[in-house]
Amino acid sequence: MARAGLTAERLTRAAADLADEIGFQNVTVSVLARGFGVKPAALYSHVKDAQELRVRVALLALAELADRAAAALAGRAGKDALVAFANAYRDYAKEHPGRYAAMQIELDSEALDIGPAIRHAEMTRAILRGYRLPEPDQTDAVRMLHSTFHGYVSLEMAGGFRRTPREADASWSRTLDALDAVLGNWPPA
Amino acid sequence: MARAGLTAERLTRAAADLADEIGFQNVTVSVLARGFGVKPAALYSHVKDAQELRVRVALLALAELADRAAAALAGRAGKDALVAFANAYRDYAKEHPGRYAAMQIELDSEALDIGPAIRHAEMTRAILRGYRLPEPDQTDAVRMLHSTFHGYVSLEMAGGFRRTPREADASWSRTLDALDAVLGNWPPA
DNA sequence: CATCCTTCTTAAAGGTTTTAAGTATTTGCC
DNA sequence: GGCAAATACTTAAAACCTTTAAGAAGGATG
Repeated sequence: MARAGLTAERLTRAAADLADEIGFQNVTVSVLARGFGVKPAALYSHVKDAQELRVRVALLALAELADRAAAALAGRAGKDALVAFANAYRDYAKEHPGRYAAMQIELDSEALDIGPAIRHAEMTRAILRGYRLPEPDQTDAVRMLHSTFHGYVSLEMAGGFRRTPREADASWSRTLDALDAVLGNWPPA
Repeated sequence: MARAGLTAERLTRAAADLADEIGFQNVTVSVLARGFGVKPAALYSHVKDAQELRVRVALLALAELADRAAAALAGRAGKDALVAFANAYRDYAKEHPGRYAAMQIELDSEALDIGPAIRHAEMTRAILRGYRLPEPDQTDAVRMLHSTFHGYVSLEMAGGFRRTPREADASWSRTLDALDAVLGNWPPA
């Protein structure tokens, strides 16, 4: 019997793709193994346990999203940058719902400190450069932006906006207008 | 042998309490049954399956949160109302992380149309009354507010703000200032 | 008291994760 | 090329989980 050629990386990518198809919650060691035509136990030669697999998918997604956001941000400033970043964020989540869900798992401090999360924060700060906010307002604004993006996307994906006739796209666009407005006119403490 | 006196309601409350203690994901039919000193199969006389239990916990949490928010809102208007509502929301999530997590599950349209979710939207609109926004701006603003609250709370609970020294409370307060500012000065389309 | 409905238990099927031990394939070295 | 060592995968098994079906025991009701 030929070997399957498993690898932590290949497993991670397959798990991410599977998550986008069938939902992150439904990605189990068993179905992943089935997809490769191997027995579940085979995965344990490449990955410590199911949790490690989940964390790997989360980190993959964070890195991919960071790449997209960085590309979107290139050469833009001010509101242009804000909108480009926000759309990159939302579009990624819609294209990759499973990967996006993976990003929401509790990452322990070790995993968080590495790479992707930091890049994310740096880029959000880059957006704000055009608005010239001093610290600590900048930190507060970064948190507000991230919250709004994440909150909007996850409520939209959960179907929270489907009960009102207004298009989700329209409200998104206006929300970005509002964010731009308030960043340009940040209230004094 | 005396009976345990199970009920869908008692099971739901116990599941919610358990969720706050050990995490929503870890609430299983088995551990819930163990808590009542009965066999797992006994629960199926009161509840269709594990998913129904989860939905019940979600609806319980939505109703509780709506009660709190309504109480916080009573007699307030403008920024007072905004801050009171927002704090009720965030405090509830911090006190009841398991219940809050339950609220995030995908509720099918039937479950969503009933009660709690609608109350929630109505209350957010009540906050906005003081800001006198016309439609469709009002809908956009409702969505933005809800997104910001939910996004902030879930990022905070996931530990997303722990890497920056600034207190989460401080950024929260400033975020509410910013929301108040932008609601009072909503950008034209 | 006898009957009937409901609650709970027992039993069992089928799914999951994970570890341990064995087999087989590939790698690398002489 | 051939042999030994490392690694990939399978088999086997333990320990959970959910869920259904059938039976026993509890409590209410006539």
